[in-house]
Amino acid sequence: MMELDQIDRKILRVLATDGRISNTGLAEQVGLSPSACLRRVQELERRRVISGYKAVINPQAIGIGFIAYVAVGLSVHTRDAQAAFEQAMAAAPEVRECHNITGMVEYILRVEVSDLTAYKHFHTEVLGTLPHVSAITSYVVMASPKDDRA
Amino acid sequence: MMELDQIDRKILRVLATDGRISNTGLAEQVGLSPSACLRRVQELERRRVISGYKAVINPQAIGIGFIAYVAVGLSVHTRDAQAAFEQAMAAAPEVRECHNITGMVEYILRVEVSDLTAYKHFHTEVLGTLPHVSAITSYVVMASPKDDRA
DNA sequence: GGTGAAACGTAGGCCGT
DNA sequence: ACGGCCTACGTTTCACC
Repeated sequence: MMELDQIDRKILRVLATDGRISNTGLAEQVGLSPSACLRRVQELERRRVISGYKAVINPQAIGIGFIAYVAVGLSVHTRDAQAAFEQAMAAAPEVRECHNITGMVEYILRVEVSDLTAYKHFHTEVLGTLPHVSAITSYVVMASPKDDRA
Repeated sequence: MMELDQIDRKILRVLATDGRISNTGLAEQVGLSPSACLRRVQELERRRVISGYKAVINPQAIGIGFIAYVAVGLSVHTRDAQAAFEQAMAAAPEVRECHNITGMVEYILRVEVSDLTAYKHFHTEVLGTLPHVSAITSYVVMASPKDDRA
């Protein structure tokens, strides 16, 4: 994996903040001509240093009123049991993130739903019906004083 | 807050996936003329339904080799103690997310650093030196089978 | 919401270092 | 290998219908 120089880092910093800036604006900010800048951006995309661009959507505006982190433990630790759980998480739209972690439980999820009723449904009908799920602990998000990945 | 119609939702769905699609391409996908589409996007931005655009950066490419979720408990629950902790998290570049949660501890953090050595430094020199921090539990991310917010 | 036109940005060939 | 210049082409943006 080729090294990134200072200009590449600055390009990433700017695009991480404003992913829709025009190439000419970006070129100006990093001190390159538009064509040189574009070639760097394209190379960063080709190398998957930049893997995509996303609009940041305000969750409240689309009816998300309940967010929780959920620690999930499995009672069986085979590859198959983990794969089945991960497939179920991939298929659940309420699950925005599923991380396999070290510690007393295997997974931490980020779940986003409209309200507590929808969360109860997810908790009992989705998580509760999966095989080998042995522990579910919910941590309801009251506020996010910092969320750089939003 | 004005309602979003089906076209607005489709615009959001497309932009959440490809934040750098051209307005003409977006207009085509949602079945509007470019000008009508642009007016809707601008209105969504003005209303902060769309709060920004970001490039998705591959953490490994920028030297992030250690990611952890960290549960933090405070021994004092005053407004001032919480505000001080939240300010320290806002100032720490390793902390990408800080959520105030219900449950046995007050906060859950997402921390991204280069390696275990850098994490140890963060753990002892940053978290360890803050007042009123009474419990720190680290959950190291081994894999993220799903991460829609990446 | 659509049309049209001017201003602006993109993308790639070409040349210099 | 990398940056700058040029230019044809595509896109954005806005007054107007």
